[in-house]
Amino acid sequence: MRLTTKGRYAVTAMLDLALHSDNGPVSLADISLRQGISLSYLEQLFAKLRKQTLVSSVRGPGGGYRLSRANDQIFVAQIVDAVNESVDATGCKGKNDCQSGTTCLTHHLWCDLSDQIHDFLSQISLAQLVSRKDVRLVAQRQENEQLVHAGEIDQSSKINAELLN
Amino acid sequence: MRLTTKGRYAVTAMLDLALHSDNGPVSLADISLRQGISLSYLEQLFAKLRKQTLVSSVRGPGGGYRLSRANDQIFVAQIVDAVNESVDATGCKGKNDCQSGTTCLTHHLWCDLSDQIHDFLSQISLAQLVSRKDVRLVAQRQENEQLVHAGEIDQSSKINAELLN
DNA sequence: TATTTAACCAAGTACTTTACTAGGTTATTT
DNA sequence: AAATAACCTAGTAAAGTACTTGGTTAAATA
Repeated sequence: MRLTTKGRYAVTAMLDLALHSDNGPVSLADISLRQGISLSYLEQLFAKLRKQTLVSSVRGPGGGYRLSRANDQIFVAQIVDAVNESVDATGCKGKNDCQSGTTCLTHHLWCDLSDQIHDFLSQISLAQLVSRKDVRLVAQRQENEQLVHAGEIDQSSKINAELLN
Repeated sequence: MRLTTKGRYAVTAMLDLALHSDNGPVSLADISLRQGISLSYLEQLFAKLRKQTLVSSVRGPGGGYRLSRANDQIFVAQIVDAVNESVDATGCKGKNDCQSGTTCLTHHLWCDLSDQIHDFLSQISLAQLVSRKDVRLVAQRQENEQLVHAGEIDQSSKINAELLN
């Protein structure tokens, strides 16, 4: 199966998007800062998410990304599928040619497992994640951290603004 | 999560072992031929399986490997765990330090998924796999192929034996 | 007792993927 | 016109996978 940091990053970024979609589009720079994912890597991931029409983009200043559907219509499995080729525990992508053209001994086992994982992740929407206590807690912490960082800049700029008067 | 060809190979090899354990220990050379896995790679995998006491070895001619427990006491999850470090969908191995020392937004989601996968694979024993129709079918095919290959040698050696009389 | 067998062991390597960097161009707002 | 942020391409260090090579050791067989 293909479920690595790549898929985790994609889901984390999409959840960040879902959490901050109140005030217009969210820039990848913001997500990068909050979630600690490199901006350029996010760009590559969002290119794939856009191709699968999970997000839509707005260019220019104040631009960024928006979910292309409602919270409860985007599921974790779709996000993971978008950035990896597939959520698939078999080595042959279900083609039954695992062992030099023929079915390998454990082919069906991995098919069953793939279904299991896919079913599980297909049932979890971004809306569900947004409403989870543990998610809200982490999101809160991240917003506080962001305020502290932004606060330092804001304070100095406020001071500068006062000095100018 | 860490569920790649490595784990698949290990489970396939262990299932082969379970299927052919009637007539004494099974050599890795046999498993290599039947399952199309390189002998040296199998040696590396079985070194780990032996460390986890899933198999025991018999050296010398006629030697090979045996399951160290009954069929129904060895589970797929144990095999996968033995060759990889862990069956773990989180990036931090459950240590909650996914995002530079702190918990990432989706940490709990991946914990849930890990549990899900582990539960699923913990319930499937080698005995269960051995009794599956699809497994028996593939095993039958592989044994036929082996007989064809061995048959060529056996036939010529039988002819040779007859000529000697 | 010599030979064969097969486990056991160590080092290295081609290949792939991941996560990221660098260095752009294009569209849109201010 | 300048700034912003999406969009795009190429390259790369690090890690893991699957495998090869070339041994050594223990046990059965001839």
